[in-house]
Amino acid sequence: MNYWLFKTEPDEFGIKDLAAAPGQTASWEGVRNYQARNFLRDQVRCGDKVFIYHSSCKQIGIAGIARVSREAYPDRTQFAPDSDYYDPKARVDEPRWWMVDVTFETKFKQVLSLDKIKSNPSISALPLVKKGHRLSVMPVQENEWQTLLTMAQD
DNA sequence: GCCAACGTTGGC
DNA sequence: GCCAACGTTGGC
Repeated sequence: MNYWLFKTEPDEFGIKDLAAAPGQTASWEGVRNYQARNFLRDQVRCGDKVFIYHSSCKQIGIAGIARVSREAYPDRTQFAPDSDYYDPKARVDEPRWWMVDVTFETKFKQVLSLDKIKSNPSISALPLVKKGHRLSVMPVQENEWQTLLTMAQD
């Protein structure tokens, strides 16, 4: 099993929205970065655990946990002209963008803030805390996961 | 809303 | 294939 961190803007779709979704499950659509896409398509597997990270908002940080409940399938929004994520170059027989389904597991009592995450030297390798990071889907090492989980539960 | 950092695009 | 211009991300 692998661990991941997915970024989202809670004004658009946050941990609360996931918890309130039908079956507490939602498709993780709209990833439009090739490196993130490759992770989603090639390495994210059913049962993997995912930190849900809130960006561009009041409380920046990890808000909770989800698990992957369906592996990569074509992101439907790339074919939808009225979607913000529409990609005119994508072809149905050769999808460019992929998504997975995630299912809610846990919402932390309080968001584990980016400040706290940055202040812990044992997770300095996480792409999230690197300068200019822009990856919206990134792997988390098992020891990093455990450390972050412990911090979130304090 | 600013702006630094980064990814993508497209002319050459 | 280089690289300048442009658009986007995301913390502040």
